Parts: sequence; structure tokens; C-alpha cells
Amino acid sequence: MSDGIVNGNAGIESQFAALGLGRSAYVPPHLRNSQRAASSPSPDLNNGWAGPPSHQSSARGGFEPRGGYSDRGRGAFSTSSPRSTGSANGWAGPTSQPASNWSAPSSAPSRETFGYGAWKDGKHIVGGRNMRMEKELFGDATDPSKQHTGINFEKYDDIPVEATGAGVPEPVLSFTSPPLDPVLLENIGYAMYTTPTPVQKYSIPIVAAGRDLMACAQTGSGKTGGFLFPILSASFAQGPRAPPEAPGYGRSRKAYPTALILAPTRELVSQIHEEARKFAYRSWVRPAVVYGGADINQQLRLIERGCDLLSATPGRLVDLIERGRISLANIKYLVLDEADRMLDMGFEPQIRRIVQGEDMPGTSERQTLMFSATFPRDIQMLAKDFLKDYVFLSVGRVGSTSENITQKIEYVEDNDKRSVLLDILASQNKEDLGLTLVFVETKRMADMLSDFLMGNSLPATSIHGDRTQREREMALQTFRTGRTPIMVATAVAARGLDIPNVTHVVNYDLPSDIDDYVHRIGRTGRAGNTGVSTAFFNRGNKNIVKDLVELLREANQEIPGWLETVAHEASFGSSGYRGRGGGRGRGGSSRGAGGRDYRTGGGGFGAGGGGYGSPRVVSSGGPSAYGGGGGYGGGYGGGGGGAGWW
DNA sequence: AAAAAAG
Repeated sequence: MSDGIVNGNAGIESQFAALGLGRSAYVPPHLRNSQRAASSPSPDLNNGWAGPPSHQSSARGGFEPRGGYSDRGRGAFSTSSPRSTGSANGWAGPTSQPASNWSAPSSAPSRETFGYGAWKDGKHIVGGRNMRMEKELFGDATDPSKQHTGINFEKYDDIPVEATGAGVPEPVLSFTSPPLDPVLLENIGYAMYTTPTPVQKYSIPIVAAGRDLMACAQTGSGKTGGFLFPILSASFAQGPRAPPEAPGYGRSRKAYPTALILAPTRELVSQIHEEARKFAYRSWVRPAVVYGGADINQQLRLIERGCDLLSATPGRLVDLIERGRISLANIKYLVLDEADRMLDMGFEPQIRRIVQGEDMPGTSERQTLMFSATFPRDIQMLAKDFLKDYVFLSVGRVGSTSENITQKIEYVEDNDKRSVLLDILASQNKEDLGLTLVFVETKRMADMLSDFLMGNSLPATSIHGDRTQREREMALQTFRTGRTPIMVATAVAARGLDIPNVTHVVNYDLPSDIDDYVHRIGRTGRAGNTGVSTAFFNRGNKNIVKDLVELLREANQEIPGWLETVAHEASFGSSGYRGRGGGRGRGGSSRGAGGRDYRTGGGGFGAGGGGYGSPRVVSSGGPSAYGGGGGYGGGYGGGGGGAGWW
């Protein structure tokens, strides 16, 4: 089977950055306030500092009821045409100075409320524009590192998408109102997004119709926008959920988010939070983020200032629930991002506790969206327990490796890897100002290698799970800004992370999973840009060789003769290759559009049937995009092809 | 087998 989908690049996650949305100025969320305040000579006249200042006073006097419809001191004014009025007309509405009492709307206006909206008397009060905040959130067109160029939107037409389920809503073809809220449309405009990606074309009407969603989509398909757009849009229009009758509600310091997004790594939730901040601009929705490794008290303070859309890693969220600082009683929208990865990482007990063992409304009371690269049995079980009558979406990857990423495979013995890497770095750094990401398999190797590079006067840093969160964030920041244009990374940086300007990915150690390989090289070669990936291959990598050769062939890459030989031997020899499907642990499909809707009982793509209606295909990547219909079947259900290997 | 994540 040849699914022809080989490249995880060029995603909307990457686009967010490519479009100039401030990646290079990355500041860890929990540091943002202090840095802003510190760097601003005159905070009280500063439109752009990140925290809603008037919240400081309100939070101190007790956390107001979420549904209490106070304007919380911000933005009690409406701007019917923000584009034309802008912030130039100065006055922002009855607001308080940071130090004054929120409940006494001052006659002395403060510009600090610009950029924040409110929910008041059942209506959405949209905040005025705040140019400084816009610059921070959406980037500055004058900054060449944030140019809104190089996005090849035509690539999105090549992404195959299939939707199955009862009564699948028609996909939308553009960002319009309806179904999207006008404020969200404006924010999408500020972000310079013109066309929805295929996953967005579906997720927008699906969520608008109140349906649950199970999406098999990889990084690079635009899934962050795919869930943020429809959730924020619906939230803008509907306001917060009615407050629970719980004793102490509104008096405790507990936050009651309406939307919860769970993702596996800290950097990922941080990234999602940054996108949420963009698209919640000027609305009543306050995005917040919590993850481990960072100062919990700082996070608590930020949560108290507003926590309507919460991005979280499971562990820290459970911690905060146990401390009684977050309640899930108001949740209307639940998103599980990279669900398969979270299960891989052993999060299932915590996820089940969060979703089923706390005060979160049940499946019929909320909307649940799950995203997963694959759809193996354990994810199917999770979907069965968490979702109701869901629409199943299968989304391919954006772009094609052949056009964007040049993949090189070099035979390098372990002992030679260091010097070969030095050669590569030395030869490219002269003309190439881009970033180089070097992947290794172990944390120890990440440390050793970055030490080695630094010892050779190369500006390198490293990121892995044994570094402190502070070190991780610092590494990411110096990498993003180009201060250390070389970063050695473990799997923590392989998926989902959006780092612009990565022009070279080096697989110093090849992963054993071809999906990991695809994710890794997908850190470069965003749409409209080219990237290079170099992999060091030796006899220790036989387990990936067959998938690798297949992938290279599909991507029209040059395949070294020796590699074909190794692949040929491996497929006959007794060692290494275990057979596609059977060797994949949870039995998921390998690549391509992720999986199929097992409910249909069909043999794969295009099979449809079974009371769910015909699959709706928004676009097609050509005849080979999905290969034979039954190609995905073998991996599911345990059996698989590799059973005889033992 | 290693990595990630709560402290």
C-alpha cells in the first residue's frame, strides 16, 4: 500500500509562526507578566502588558463568579467596528486602575482594558483594539523574521480528508460568519489566515453543530486551529456556562474553566496556550496554562486572573484539582490532543481521573474532541468512553516531502557520528542562518553531544526531560531566537513543537519508529520553505530500514544503493523487521491519514457503509493517497502481520 | 529501549 503521505511539515502550527506570530519573541507564559512589567518603563500607560491588571484587585477580594457577569473591571464598552475606531480614539471604557477597586467603574479611563472583552448581562462585550498587544500576539509586519510569506496554501488542497459518522455536517470552505463569530474572524484576520485547512473545514461546522469529534490528524494538519477556532467561536457567542450551585462558588479561589485542553508535553501546552491567547483577543475568554516543572504559585496567581480556556498537562492539572484550585464543573469543551501519545506516556489513569473521576460534566453535558495520530484499540476505547455519537475524521498530512524536505541518509558508524556532525555543521553555517535540530535517542546523549559541540565552540543547547523546566524553556528560547542555532533534542521536541526557521534536522540517532522519523523531519521544510534532513544510519537501525526506504521512495527521494541492499536483506533475514502493523505495539497504522472509523466496519478508506452514510471527502490526494482499502485493517485488533516473528 | 510527566 502506498498512501503517498509522507511529510509532517508545513502545518498550521508551523504556519502560526511562519506567518510572523511572534515565535522568536517567545517568553514562557509564567514569566510573561514580570518581564513585561520589568521592561516597561511605564506600566500604567502600557497597553500591552500581558496580564489583565484590573484583575489583581478583583482577585484579591475573592474570585468572582464566572457566570456572575461582572465585567471584572475590563472593557465595559463595545466597539462595533474595531477596525475603524481602533485604539486611536483613546478612551476604553469605564475601568479601574490596577490598584483601584474593580467594582467601582472609575470615571478615569484606563487604556489597560484594551484588548480584553467581557461577558455581561448575557452579552459579549468586545474589547477595543490594543496595538501593543496585537504586536505581541500577532507579530510585527516590519520584522523580517516574522514575514507573512512563503505559505503555500495550495498544498492544503492535497490533503485527503474523510469524515464518517451519522449526519456529518457539510464542511465549510472559508472562514465566514456564520458559523464563526465575527470577533474570531477578525483575530484570524490579524493572524493573516486566509483559508481553513481541511481539518478546520470540518471541525468548524462539526463543533458548531454540537457534535463530538474523533480526529486522526498529525501535526501539520492545522489541528490546533481546528479545535481552537470552533471552540472559541462558540464560546464567544454563548458565554460561560451557568455557574454550578456548589457551595462557595464564587467565594473560593477556585477557577472554573469552560474549556479544557490536555496535551502530553509542557512545551506543547505552552504552545497551544499561545495560540489561544491570539484567538481569544478582545473576547471575554481568558486563556490560561498549567504544566509541571514551573512555579505552581505563579501559575495559581495567573489562574486567578482568568481561566476560561485552560491548556494543561495531566499531572499538574490533577495536582491543582487536588489542591481545590480548579474545578471542572463548568466544562463545556474538552480536547485531548495527541491522545495516542498521552496513552503511550502512561497518562491514561490521570486522564480518566480528570474526565471521569472528578466533577466534569458527563459526555452528554459537554463537547469532546479527541486528536490522535493513530487510532489503535486503546484510543478506540477512550473514544468510546469519552465521546458521544462522534464524527470520525481522518486527515492526511500537509505538503509533500519531495518538494519541501531533502532527505539524506548517510551511513555513519557510532564512533564517527561526532566528527561527521561537526563536518555538517561547519559546512552549513557559512551560508545558512537557519536553525539546526539534532535528534538523539537518550537524554544522556543529548547532554554529551551538546557539551561536545560547545566544547568545539559551536553555539549549541539541548532540551530533554531531565533538564529543569527553566532550562528547557531557556533552550527553546535561545534556539528560537537564533542565539544558539543548534539544539540537541530527545523525543520531547519531536512532535507538535513549532519552531520556525529550522532549516536542517539531523537524526544523529534514528528512531525505531518511522512515525517518529516523520515527525522529526517535519520540524523543517514548512510550506514555501525548503528544509534538509540528514540521518545517520548504521547496522543498529535495521528495524526502521524497510519503512524508511518505502517512505523515501514515496517522497521521490534519492535512495542510496547500500540502503536498498540493507532493506532487502532485512526483509528476508531473521533479524530486525517485524512486519508492518504487528511490530507497532498498539497496532496502529503507520502513516498517512491516521486510521479509519472502525464503526463503519468497512475495510478502510472509501468503504463507508454501515448506517453512517458515505464518507465525505473534501479533497483527494490522488489515486494513491490511501492505497488499497483494506490496508489498515491488519494492524487493528491485536493480531497483525508480525505474529510469526517470534 | 528510551522518553515524557507531579513533586
